[in-house]
Amino acid sequence: MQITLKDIARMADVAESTVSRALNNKPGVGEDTKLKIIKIAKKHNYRPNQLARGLAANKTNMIAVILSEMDSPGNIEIVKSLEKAAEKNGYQIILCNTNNQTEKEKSYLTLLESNQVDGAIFIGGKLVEGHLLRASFSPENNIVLVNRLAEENFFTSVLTDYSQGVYKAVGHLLDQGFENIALVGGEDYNLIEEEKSAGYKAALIDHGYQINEDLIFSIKADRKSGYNVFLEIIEGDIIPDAFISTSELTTIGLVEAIKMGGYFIPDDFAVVGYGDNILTSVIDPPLTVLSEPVDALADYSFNFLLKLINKKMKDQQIKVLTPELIIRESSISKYN
Amino acid sequence: MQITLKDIARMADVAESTVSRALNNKPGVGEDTKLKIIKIAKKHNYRPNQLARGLAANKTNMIAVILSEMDSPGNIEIVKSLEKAAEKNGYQIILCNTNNQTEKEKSYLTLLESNQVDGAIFIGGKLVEGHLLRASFSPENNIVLVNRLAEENFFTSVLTDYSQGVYKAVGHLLDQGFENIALVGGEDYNLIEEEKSAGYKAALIDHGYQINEDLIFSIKADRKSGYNVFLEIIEGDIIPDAFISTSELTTIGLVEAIKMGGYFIPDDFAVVGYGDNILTSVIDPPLTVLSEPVDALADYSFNFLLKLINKKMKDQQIKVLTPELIIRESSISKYN
DNA sequence: TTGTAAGCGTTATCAC
DNA sequence: GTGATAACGCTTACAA
Repeated sequence: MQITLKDIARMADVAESTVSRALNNKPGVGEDTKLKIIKIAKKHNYRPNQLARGLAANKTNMIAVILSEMDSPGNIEIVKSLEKAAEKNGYQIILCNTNNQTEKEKSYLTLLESNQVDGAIFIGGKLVEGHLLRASFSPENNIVLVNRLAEENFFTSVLTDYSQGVYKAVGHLLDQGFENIALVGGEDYNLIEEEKSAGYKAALIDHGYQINEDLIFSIKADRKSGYNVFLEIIEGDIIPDAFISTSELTTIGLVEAIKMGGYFIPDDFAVVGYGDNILTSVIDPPLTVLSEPVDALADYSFNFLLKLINKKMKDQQIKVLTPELIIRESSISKYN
Repeated sequence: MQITLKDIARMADVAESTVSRALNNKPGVGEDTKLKIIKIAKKHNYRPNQLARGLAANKTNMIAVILSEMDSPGNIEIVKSLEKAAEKNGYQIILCNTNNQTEKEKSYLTLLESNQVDGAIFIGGKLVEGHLLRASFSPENNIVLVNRLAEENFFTSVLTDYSQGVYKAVGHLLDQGFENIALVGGEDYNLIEEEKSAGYKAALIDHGYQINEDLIFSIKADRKSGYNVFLEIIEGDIIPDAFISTSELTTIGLVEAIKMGGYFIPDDFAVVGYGDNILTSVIDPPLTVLSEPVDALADYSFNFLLKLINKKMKDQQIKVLTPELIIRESSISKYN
C-alpha cells in the first residue's frame, strides 16, 4: 500500500486537515508544523492520490487533447505547443487519438463527463455530431474546438481560415502564369472543404477567370488517395498545370505520383501543398505550402479553455487565424 | 451538477448498491430491477464518476503510454498499435509526451504513483534513472519498458535488438562491395548506442575487416545533427563509401546533406537508414532501412502490462525482437 | 434479490 | 493555528 495523508498525519501527530493545508501551501498552519509535515512527507515519498483529490476538490488539473489524426505533423506540432502552455499553467495534458472514429471520440468524451479532466481541446475531425453537441450543453464540460466546425457554432473555437489560404495560393499560381489550377481537397464531411473550394472559386473569379468544376477533386485525406487522384487526373479531359493540395498527406502522395509519372515539378506541374513540416520539406523539390499558424492555434485554444475552466469566459469566442503561404521552388514558373 | 448514482437510486427507488451492481453487470440483481435501472440511467445520460470509481475500486482501466519522442513516426506507429490492443481489452490509453525531459517524465510518473492509471508503458528514452527505478520498487506500479534500457534490468521490457540490426546492415553493405562503412548513431546516454556499435564491430570482424573508430559517429538524434555530421565527415581524413544511420531523424538530415553536397545515393554514398515510415519512403532514392517490428513491440508490451496488472506475471520478462532489413535502392551498388 | 454501511484518500467547513 | 467531521461518488462486504 502506498502512504496516505492519514499516515502522515499520524506520524506528525496532527490532524489530516493540517497535513492537507501544509502540503497545499494553504494559510492557517504554523511555519514549524508545516516544515515538520513537509519533511515527513518527503521522507516517505508521499504522493497524494489524485483520484481522491479530484473527487474532493472537483478539479484535476488535467486536460484532454483529443486528436483526430496522429499522422499529421501539423497536429503533432499543435500538441507540442499546447504542452508548453499547459506546463506553464500547472496543467497536465493527456492525449487521446481518435483516428477520426466517432466511437473513440465518444469514449474519450467520457473523460470529460466523468470529471477525469477539467476540460478538453478537440483538434480537427469531422463535423461536430450529436454526442459532442450534447456534451457541450453541460456547462461543466469545458470544450474548445480547433480546426473543427459545427453546423451551429455553439463552441468556443479556434480556426484556420482555409478559404483565405486557398485564395492566396490561387493568386500566387496565377501570378506565376499557371492558368489551369486543380484543387485537391478532402472529402466533404466537415464543411472545411466547402471553405476551401469557396476560396478557390473566389480567387479565380476575382482574377477574372472562369471556374471549371472538373478541376475540383474531393478525396480521402491520405497519401494513397493523393497518389491515385493524379493518375486519374492525367487520364482526364482537361489537364491542369498546377495543383493545390490541401492536406498534408495527400500532398505527399500527389507529389510522388507526379514524379513517378516522369513529370517534373514545377515545369510540368506546379504544386502548392499543405503544412510546413518535415515531410513537405524533405520532398524534392522544396514545396510551396500553406502553413498553419500552429503556435497561435495552440495558444488561443489553451487560453480559451483556461477561461472556460475558470468561468472567466463571458461570451462565446471564435478566433480565426490565417495560414501563411510559404513560397518555394515547386510553384515558381520557369517562364517568369 | 451531473447526475450521480445516488440520484439514479432515488429515482429507481432502490439502494445505491443495487444500482452499482446493475450498471456494472454484476450478479445479484433481479432482471426486472436491472432493466429498470439501466433504463433510467440511459434516460438521464448517467456517466459514472471515474474518479470515485477508481478511488473505491482501486482500478481505473486506464494506462499511460509515456513517449520519449513524438516526432518519431516509429513511436507513433507503436502507439497506434497499442491503442488497438487496449481497446480490445477494455482499457483506455492516455498518451504522455516527455520530449526526453526527465522532469516531464517524473511528472507523468505521478499518474502511476497517484493511482490515476493502472500501469504505464514507457517508449524509448534515456537510460533509466533513479525516479523510475524507485517507482519500480513498488509492486503497485506496473511498468513496462519498450526500447529502453536500465543498468540493472529490473524491468519487464520489450526491446529491439539494435546490435543484430546493425550487424545485418553491415553485412549487406559489405556484400554490395562497400568497404568503408560509417556508423552514425545517437549520443550514448542510453546504452542502446553501445549495442549498435557492438553490432557494427562484430559484423566487420566476422567478415574479416578492421575496425576504424573514426568511422563511428555519435550525434544528437535530430535532423540537423544528421545534416551537419555529413559536412564534418567529408572534411575528414577518411571518407566512407556507405552510411548506416540508426535514428529516424538523423537519417533524413544525412540524406539531405549528401544530396545538397551534389553527391548521389548510392553511387557516391550508400545509405542504410532507420525506420520504415513515410519519411524514409518519401525520400529520393528509396531508402534501405532497418525496420522496427512495431506491432510486435506493441503486442508484447501491452500483454506484459496486462499480466502485471492482473498479477499474472510470475517472473520478470524480457522480450527481444529483431529488426528487419528492408533493402531498397539506396544501398545497392551499381557495380554489382 | 436487495439494503445497510463502511471505506477509498482527499478537501473544506466548521468549531475551538 | 489546529482538529473534528462531513462530503465527494462510487464499490463491496455483510446483513437482511
